[in-house]
Parts: sequence; structure tokens; C-alpha cells
Amino acid sequence: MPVTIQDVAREAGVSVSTVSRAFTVPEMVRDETRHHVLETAERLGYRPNRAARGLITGKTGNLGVIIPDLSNPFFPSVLKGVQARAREADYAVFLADCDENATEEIALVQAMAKQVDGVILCSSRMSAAQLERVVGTTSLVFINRQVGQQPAVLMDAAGGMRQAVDHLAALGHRKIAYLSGPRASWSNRERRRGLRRAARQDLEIVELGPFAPRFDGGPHAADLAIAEGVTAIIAYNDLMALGVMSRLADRGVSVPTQMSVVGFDDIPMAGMATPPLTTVSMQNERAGRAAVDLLVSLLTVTGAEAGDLRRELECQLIVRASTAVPPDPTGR
Amino acid sequence: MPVTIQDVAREAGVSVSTVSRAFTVPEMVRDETRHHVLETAERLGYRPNRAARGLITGKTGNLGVIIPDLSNPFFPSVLKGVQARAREADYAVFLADCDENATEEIALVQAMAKQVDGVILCSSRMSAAQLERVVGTTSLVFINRQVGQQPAVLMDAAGGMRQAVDHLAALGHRKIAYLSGPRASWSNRERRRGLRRAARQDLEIVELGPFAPRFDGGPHAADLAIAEGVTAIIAYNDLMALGVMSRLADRGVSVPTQMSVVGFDDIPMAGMATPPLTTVSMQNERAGRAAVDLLVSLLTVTGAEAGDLRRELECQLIVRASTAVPPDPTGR
DNA sequence: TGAAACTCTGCAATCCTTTGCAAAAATCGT
DNA sequence: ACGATTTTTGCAAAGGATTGCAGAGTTTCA
Repeated sequence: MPVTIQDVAREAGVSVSTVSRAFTVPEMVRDETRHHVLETAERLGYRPNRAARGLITGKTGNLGVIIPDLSNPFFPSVLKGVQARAREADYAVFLADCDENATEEIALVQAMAKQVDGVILCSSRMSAAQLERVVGTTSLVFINRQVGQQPAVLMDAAGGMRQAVDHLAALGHRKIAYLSGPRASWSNRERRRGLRRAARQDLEIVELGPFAPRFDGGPHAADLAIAEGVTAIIAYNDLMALGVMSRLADRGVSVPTQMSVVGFDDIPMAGMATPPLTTVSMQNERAGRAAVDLLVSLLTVTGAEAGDLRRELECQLIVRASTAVPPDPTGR
Repeated sequence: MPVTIQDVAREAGVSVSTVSRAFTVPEMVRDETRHHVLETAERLGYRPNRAARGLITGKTGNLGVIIPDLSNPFFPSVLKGVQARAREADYAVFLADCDENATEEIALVQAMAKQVDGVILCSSRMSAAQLERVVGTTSLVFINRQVGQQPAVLMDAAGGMRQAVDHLAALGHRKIAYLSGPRASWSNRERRRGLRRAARQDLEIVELGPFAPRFDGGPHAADLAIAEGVTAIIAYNDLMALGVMSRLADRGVSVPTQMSVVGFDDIPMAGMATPPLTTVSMQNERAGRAAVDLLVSLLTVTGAEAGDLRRELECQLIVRASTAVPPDPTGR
């Protein structure tokens, strides 16, 4: 049923080699012949079988992406970037969701290895030791995780954190809470690092947590923050920030009048919240695109692969309506 | 570098056929031999090359999913279901985002066709005529779209609409607005159909739109609804409903005290909004799983494929905090 | 002990393309 | 018009796995 290269060859009255070449090395076949072949192929609806091609060339034209959890809106947005760029580069993409499970993640990399030219590991949940095991299995590009000299696209979370802190300080906040994400999370460590670096003389920063990096983690975190008497909250991520805002609303604490809230990630939802959430954008889609670019160049450059295998994306504070000057402590 | 079946055969001191059989028809090889083979394979880290296998068996072990837009949170959630079920059934999944573009969608189906055993078309944007062209290219399963006798998992949107209307009527609303989605959308037609069927004597329903089925579509829609003097709004989808709520908040109309709002889809965001959005859940993840089930059975049953190639999922109204009794018209 | 009946294993063809090498065809210079 | 080049084309092997068929090995039974 499916039309093969043989069919085209027979129909066009040439050998399969010629048909093959008409597609892969067009300049090697006479114009007249090539047109004829291409036209017959078109007419028959022939499309080369990538698997068969891959068998011999060793390249599949596919790439894989592994993400921790599709239901965290952060990931679909970087996925969107990966997707778009991959298509432009004529790659198909395999997607896998490892359900926040490192073991599963390893298995997925290994399962994919044979079918792809490389895989993009997004916010990998693997431990350093586990990563050892998969490095080398196939070409890897990391997003949001630095591991040795592996190619990676990183977000300057520390810089983003500084922007957030500066923003709040400028508004006049003097006591700020950071609601921490999972201890084991690389991103969380990065953000805390940025936080400590951004701290200044006139600022008191209290670190709470860890909390679940989801909406449900927010309410509990909010209560603790209120108890600490801070006037502003920086959450590990937007999901949590949204949970915080929801709890604050329930408790009658108005945002941003009585409490300022800042998130991280700039998930689409952030701008739709009430009030729209001030957050640190990681340029998710661009990160996805950059990862594909990195992978593709990794795959095509033969020798001197010493190019910049690392791309660092700026973070950007998006000021929306969840932050404002703190309530006047004198009660005026 | 990659270990092939030959390597295993050599190492185990048997022929490739035996290794192959040890994996695919274990009962055909003597226990002792099989153990030995499997063990050597394990030790060498052998994993069969699916592409090569596919070449001969005609099955790839892959399936494709095409969705209109990853940034609409509805799709990641069904994708999550597809993903999960696919892995259970030992299928890998190709993902493609067609950017709401029907032409692109066709191209994607055709590009995928050779590499997958079947594809799942989620809320396809293709016209009936365009669909003609792809049906037959490969095994197809539709989600959220009925096309001829093609296998599909449908959501009973009409039923969901009835629930929404009944809910509002029961609360005492008498004038309700439906904010329509894109005219060409199959889902929108279904929802309108349900709406008309659910209409009753004592209810005035005004249909507005069409609006962009996104957050940005909401504000404009909200203004029109307010002008119509309705007490409740049913939006084409949650995204739009969120946009409506945001606008209402800006205009000082409080939800649900002065205006009730109902959405469609139950995207994760819905429960996190303030107030949490009452919405019609489509059981997104289950839909994704069901689609895979359908596809797999379509692929495995040989002859009597006359099984139920259609799965209809119930919709379910999730009552949250965006709906309440209408303001008392007498002003009491 | 030997023929019959199985159970296991190996050979070789096959799936669809690509590609090195050699044959055929076209082009060129004189 | 003819040999020397250069361009085009075709043959056949290869890539990793599956599978029909037949040979080898084992068991059964008389």
C-alpha cells in the first residue's frame, strides 16, 4: 500500500539509486531526470521512509524531549518552543513525561536513545550520579540544569532573583519572605543562591519551606509568611505564588495593598490571575528553541565541537499588579 | 558503538535468529538458551533497534499526536493522558503542534504517517474536505471531533451544556449569555447545539460572539454581556471565562455576587482562579487515554474491527465559586 | 536399537534506503 | 571523428532486525 522508492523508480523508468539521489544529492543527477523523478514521486505521493534511511545513515531526523510533568504549565511553554524550532529544522519530536520520577526518566532516555539523534532533558530530576549513567547514551542537551560540561541552556535565575529583590526593595519593602521549593531541586538552589547574593544591609529576608512547588503548596506557605510579618513574598514558582494569592484572598489580605507577591516562570496563567502576577520570566519558549539549536549544531558540527555549548538566557522581571508599595507601618 | 543483535549473538555463541526469538517469541527457544541470551543482552546493554524492526514488521511502535496549540492548557492535559497510556502500552509518542493551522496539520499527518502506526488528531482544525485527504493515510483516531464513521473519542458537550444551564436556572438565573467561540469550530457548534436543546420556557438565552477562544477574547465579551443585562455568562471555554472574570473585576462587577460565570474544559487554571471557576469538565486526561486505547485496539484487532470505535465521555459540571444566586432584581 | 515425532536452532531472504564503485553516456578538444 | 574527460546512472552491499524453511538434536515408543 505505501509507495516505496522502488515504485517511483519503476514508474519513472530509472533505478532506485537515481531516485534516492534526486532527493538527497540533487546536484548529482541531470536536471531533466531529476524533474521527471521528482514529479513522478509527487504524483505517486512518495515520501521516503525515514526509518529505513536512518538505518543506513545513522541519523533518524528525530529528537526527544523529556519533561517532568505536563501539568505544570511551565513545561508546555518550553515544549512549544522546542516543537516549533524542531519543525523548522525538519526534525520530528518524541515527547515523554516522566511524572517527576528520576528512575522513569533514565528509562525514557534509554528507550529513546535508538530512535533519536539526541534528547533534550528539561529540568531533569535525576541526581548527579544518575546523570552519569545516561550521559553518553546519546547526545544530550539540558535545559535548566547544569551538569559538568554538558551542553545546556540555562536561565540566569540568580539575576532574575536580584531583579525581584531590587524591585521590592525599591518599592520600600524591608522584610521579604522566600518560599522555597523542593530542597533537591537544582532550580531552587539556583534561586536561593541568587537570593543570598541579592540580599542587602537594609533588607531582612526570611526563608520558608520547603513547600510543594504546586498550587497546593501555596496556602500553607502563605500562612507561614503572614505569621512572619513580611510585607512581600517571593515564591519558588508561579504555581505556588498563585496558591499564595488564593490563600491571601481567603484570609482577607489584599494583594498588593497589604502584601506583595512575586512568582517565577511567567506561566501563561500568571498574566490572567487577579491581580495579574508580577513574576520573573524565564523566556520559556526561547529556551526551548535554544535547546534545539544547540542540539542541532551539536549534531552537525563534526570536529571542533568546542563551540559555545552553553546558552545562558536572561531572566526578566515582568511587573504586573501583584506588587506595590508596602502598607505604611506607622498606620498613617 | 551501539550494541546490535549481532554483538549479542556472537557474545552468547548463538545465531542472531535465536537472539531475536529470545525476545519476540520466547516460548520458541529452550529455557536454558533463552536465559543465557537474555542475560548476555542485559549485560551488553542491548536494546533492539525499533526502526529496523519496524522495517520488517511494518509496525513502528510509535504513535503520533497532533494538537492545535500547546499554549492552550486544555491540550497538555489530554496530552498527559495520551502520554501515560501510550507508555503503558509500550508505544512512544510523536508530538506535533500545528499552531491552529489546518494546512500545517495535513502536512504533519503526512510527515508522521511513515513513522507511526497511527495518529491521534486532537480537536482537528481541518475542514471536512481536508479531512478526506488524510483519512486513509494512516490509522486515525479523533478526539473531540466527529467525522464520518472514523474512530473517535467524543465528549458529550451538549450534556455538559445542559448541566451548566440547569445549574444556573436552579440558582434562579433567567437571562443568560453564551459567549460563542469560533464559528468554524466543531466544538463550538456542539456546545451551541447543547445550549439550544437545554433552553427552556422560563429562560432567556442571548448568544454573543464569536470571540477569540482565548483569554484576550474575554474582556470584549464581558462588556457585551454586561450591556445585555444578563446575570450569568457561559463562556465557550475556560480561557475566555478567565478573561471575562478579569474584565469584570476591572469594571467592579463582583463574581459571583453580581454575575455568575461558567467555563468549559476545566483546565488546571480554572480551580486556581479567584474565585475558582465553575466549569464543565471534559475529563481531558481520560480522553487522552481513551484515544490511545482506541488506537491500540484498532491496530491489534485484525478482522472484525467493528468494535465500538467510538467512545463518548460524560461531561461533568464542576461547581466552584464563580456561580451563585443572581442579585435580587427587586433590590431588596 | 531404530524409526517417528517433536523441539530448537541456523541459514538466508526481506523490509526500504543510501552510497562506493564501476559502467555508460555525454561533453570536449583537436 | 576519436580519444580523453567529466558527468550521469546503475549494481550491489550494507544497515539491524524478523521469519519461513530446513537441518540438527532430542525424546518417545515399539
